[in-house]
Amino acid sequence: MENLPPEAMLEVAAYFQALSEPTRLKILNLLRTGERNVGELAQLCGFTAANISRHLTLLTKHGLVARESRGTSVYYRIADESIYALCDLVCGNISRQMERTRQKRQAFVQDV
Amino acid sequence: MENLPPEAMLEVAAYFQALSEPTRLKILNLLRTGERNVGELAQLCGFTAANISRHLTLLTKHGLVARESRGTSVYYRIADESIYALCDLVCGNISRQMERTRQKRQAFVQDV
DNA sequence: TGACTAATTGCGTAATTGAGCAAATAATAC
DNA sequence: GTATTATTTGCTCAATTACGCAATTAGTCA
Repeated sequence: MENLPPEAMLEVAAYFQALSEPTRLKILNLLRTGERNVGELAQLCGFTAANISRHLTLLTKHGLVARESRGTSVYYRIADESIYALCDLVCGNISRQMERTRQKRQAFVQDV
Repeated sequence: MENLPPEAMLEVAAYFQALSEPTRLKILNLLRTGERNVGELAQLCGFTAANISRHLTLLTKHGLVARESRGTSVYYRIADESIYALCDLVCGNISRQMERTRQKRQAFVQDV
């Protein structure tokens, strides 16, 4: 993304934004083990189906999940496995960050 | 992030949120070439220093940039190079996604 | 056809957030 | 000390967004 045009930057920001919501991360995490329909996801997340449906629409728009209508239900599954690599990277960054914070706190305490 | 506790999920979401803002991505991109102070970044982004300062505070809180006060200025630099790997991953996903969309559009046109 | 279930969409609300301006703080120079 | 410049913080405002409820749409079955 060295010299990304402004519109591309907006796309990247929107992609990150899709991943910046706890409920959506929960949904993605639930889909790790396989496809789920809207009602199941709503149940497991503890929100209304309407709400989850909206989240799924957004995730679909960004190509993160895929939609498949079967019978009266709609099943969603992960469309882009690489999001897990992304999340793992972030988890690594966060734990490093927490380690740094921990060390600073410890140094502070020793000073006192 | 297979079996992440809820608080960890919130952390991950917050991390992605830090990256979900065009201005913040712009800042990170500008810092690729080296450190910059707040005024410079404000100038280059076309926003007030106050606004950029807030963005930098947030990026610092998540360990993405590092702050160093020198003279009356405050210089910021990338603290976590891995964000570029992250962005590259996302760029790849987006281009694949755009390619899929392009193919669908083309298929649609051929049907007509 | 009508009844039933699942998903989506319209609408309103409360909370969050990015922005600018103005005031406060920090560091240097005189 | 005062003046000057850079950054940060308090405040307000407008826009966005996650949510629930209610209405609508879509698919199945009798």
